[in-house]
Amino acid sequence: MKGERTRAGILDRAVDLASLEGLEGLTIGRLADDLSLSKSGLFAHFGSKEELQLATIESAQNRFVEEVVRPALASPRGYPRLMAICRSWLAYVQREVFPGGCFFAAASFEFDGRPGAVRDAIALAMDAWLETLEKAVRLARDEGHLDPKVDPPQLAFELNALFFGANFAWNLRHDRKAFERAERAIVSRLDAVRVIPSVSEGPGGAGGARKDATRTARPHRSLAHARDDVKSSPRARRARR
Amino acid sequence: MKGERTRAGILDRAVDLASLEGLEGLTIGRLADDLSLSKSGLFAHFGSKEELQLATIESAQNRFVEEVVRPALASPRGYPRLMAICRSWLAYVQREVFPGGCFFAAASFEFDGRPGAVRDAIALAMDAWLETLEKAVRLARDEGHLDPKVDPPQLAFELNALFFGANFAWNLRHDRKAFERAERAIVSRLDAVRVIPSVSEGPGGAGGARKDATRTARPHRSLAHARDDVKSSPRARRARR
DNA sequence: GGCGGAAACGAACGTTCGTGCTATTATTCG
DNA sequence: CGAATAATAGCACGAACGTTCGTTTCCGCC
Repeated sequence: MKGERTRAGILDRAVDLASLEGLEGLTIGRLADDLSLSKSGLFAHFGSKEELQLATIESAQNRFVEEVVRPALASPRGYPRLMAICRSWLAYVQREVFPGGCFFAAASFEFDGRPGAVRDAIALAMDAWLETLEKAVRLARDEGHLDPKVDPPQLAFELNALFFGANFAWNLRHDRKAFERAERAIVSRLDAVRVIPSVSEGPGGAGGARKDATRTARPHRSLAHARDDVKSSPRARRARR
Repeated sequence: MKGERTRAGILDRAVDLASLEGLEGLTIGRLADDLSLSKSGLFAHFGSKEELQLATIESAQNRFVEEVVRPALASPRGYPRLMAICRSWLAYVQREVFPGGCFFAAASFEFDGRPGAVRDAIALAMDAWLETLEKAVRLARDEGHLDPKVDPPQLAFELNALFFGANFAWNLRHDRKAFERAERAIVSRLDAVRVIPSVSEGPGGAGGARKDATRTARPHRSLAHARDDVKSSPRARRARR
């Protein structure tokens, strides 16, 4: 159907707009003008503003998964993938996948004070994201790359907090050091619980965590290079008005 | 003058409302109804919505300083004061000094995408707050309580990020572990750079950082007790509708 | 106790909000 | 190609938005 394509186009723009003006600031008239549609024609696709907001959240989530989570899943599970997710997140804000910074950070702080379906949807999306983070941590731990005593929800909480901090420093304060600050914090936090497998071990014992594993710091690739790794997607280019 | 008192009352309520609905969601009609004032009567105090928003930010900042910063300044400078500030911040969200969570976190994420005087005012307020944090870190370092290699802006960035993370987890996700998670992260981050003065040193050398100072972890009071320390202010009690 | 100015009010302005209808195009398909 | 269906436009609605203006009420002071 053609309607599907139109709807997708509407949501694409809605996501961008909402990341700038907020989900409540997103207005049907403004959105319609922006796309050279009539208010009523656009409206017919959703039936209510709340439905539009919910669809916008879903669309944003798809974009987020596509741009942040999926690419990182290419990395081998364990520490590399966890690191890849962190890199991916910082790069995602940096190349402005959403023109107004992280859509979900903004939405979270916008709707944390009011009840309703929209807020629930945002909370659900954030739960999914934190679950992804947690899983990456758990995997890294169970793979023996992190200290077995590591607490996945706790670490996910801290990483997510640092993401928010970077998003804040970058978008509000235009702090050019935002990303390297976040990078430093992440790397040193992870290094503190990292386990480097001892060389004296045979290749057979690659299963769970080992108590006798030596833990050391070692040089790592700088996150600064992540910028070059991730090609600017067509979406990201278009989004930079 | 009577006008002054009215204006203060308006702003008091405006701050509460804005922390829930956002600074843009804050509406003159709603605010007037809430206070049993006429729209025009209320409006006359400010002359424009933007002026109202700016005044609201200023009022929120006063409340913040009074409830978070000032009490912490009672602690002796250095590590204790730095810790007191962190405690104070977490307690401030916990006892709902603003009913919708941290006013400035919400405002930061709401306005980080649009230009204008309001955004500038928020950025200025956040700069002041981060400066306060930085200063506390610097003081602790120069007092010899923290590793001299500690980077104040970096540490302030990380602490602030953890505050945001706690605010998020508490307000959006109703995560009861939000504060203990933030506490754990803060304490362990600070412990990692903490310096415990060696007992073998005379009382005269209390100046700068010492290279030979022993750095250890030691038991510390749990942040959980902070709740009992800070008496619930009249404001905080009233704010809980 | 009355006077003057500050403070609050009530009504209305023009816009824009979200949301219904009805009509008119486009698109799909037999 | 024409009929059926989907998609969009046009128009109108009541409510709420920020703002203006003229009037009325209240407070403080000589």
